[in-house]
Amino acid sequence: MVMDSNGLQTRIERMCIERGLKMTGQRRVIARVLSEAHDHPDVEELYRRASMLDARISVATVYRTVRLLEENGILERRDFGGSRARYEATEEGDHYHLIDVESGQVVEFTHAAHAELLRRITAELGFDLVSHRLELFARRLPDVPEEQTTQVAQTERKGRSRP
Amino acid sequence: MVMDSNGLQTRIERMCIERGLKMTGQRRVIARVLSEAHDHPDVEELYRRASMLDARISVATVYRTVRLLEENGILERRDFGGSRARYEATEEGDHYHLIDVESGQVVEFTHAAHAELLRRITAELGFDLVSHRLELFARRLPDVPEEQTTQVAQTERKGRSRP
DNA sequence: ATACGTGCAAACAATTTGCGCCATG
DNA sequence: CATGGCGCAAATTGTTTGCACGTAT
Repeated sequence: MVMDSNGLQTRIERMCIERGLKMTGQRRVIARVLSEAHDHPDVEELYRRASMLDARISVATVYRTVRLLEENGILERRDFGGSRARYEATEEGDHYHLIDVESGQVVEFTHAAHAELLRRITAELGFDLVSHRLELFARRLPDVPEEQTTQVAQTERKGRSRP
Repeated sequence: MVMDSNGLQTRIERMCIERGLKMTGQRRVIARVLSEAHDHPDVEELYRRASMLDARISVATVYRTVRLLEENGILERRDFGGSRARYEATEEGDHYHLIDVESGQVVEFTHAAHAELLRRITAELGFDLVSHRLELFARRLPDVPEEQTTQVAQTERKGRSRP
């Protein structure tokens, strides 16, 4: 399954080096876990995955690393309604999340017009948009014929949720 | 809005009764605090305000009440980036929040076109929109030449608590 | 060499809960 | 007058931190 890990730098590791972050063994492992994650894991899950690659990593280090990466713009923290923060690698181009209220599955999507609209609204309120957050909570429709209008990228789900 | 505080029921208290919730003294007090609040207080702040009206209320009760009200659709929980949850009475008509990243001030606004856009996007993804969350984090512009294009309803306020 | 990262456990902060007592419907 | 709420403090949960030691640059 996982193949591209034999010595090659992950994208995130590369970004760390670019920013002059000290690359320790545990950071390399966490970077790899994050690069290979195409979902939105929370710290506990990251810890679990990292531990499988190297058992001598502590949760504290995961917390510290995740914070460091976030401060350096490499990671982004998300809140999908559960009690813990979830993370995903920073990508180019805004994308949003739609959370299936039934399964917890997260669907990513982009929508340029929307981003533009937000910028306009913000300006009209007399502000300059720094960042924004948008989450849609929705229920899957029984059946819908595809109608390519919006580009969609799917992501796996994880964990529980609890309002 | 605020109707009265002498002997009249507040809007929230009325909603509680409608839903058959037992009205205790503390719930009445909390309902009143919430009805009179036009900002987005967190539990600690609600507790502070409630305590001024009736000193024998405990934080635990505020937490319990706030949860109860949220479960009954009377209150909505918000997350504006701080560490604690903030609350506001459920209103008709979606409105959004813009948080001034410098002062923490919250500006509310509505934008029908935006709500409609979200519904369309959701449908295109094969879902039915249940609810959504949007927060803009922005910085105030030095100078604002007015030019009304979007209908904007401001309901700003924010409170660094300090009696 | 030396500043910085790490593990561990204790410390924290926000929120929840168990348990007798009390009030509401 | 029975059920459900309340206060209090102890318990949980997610996250942070102090300290002594280890390691990347």
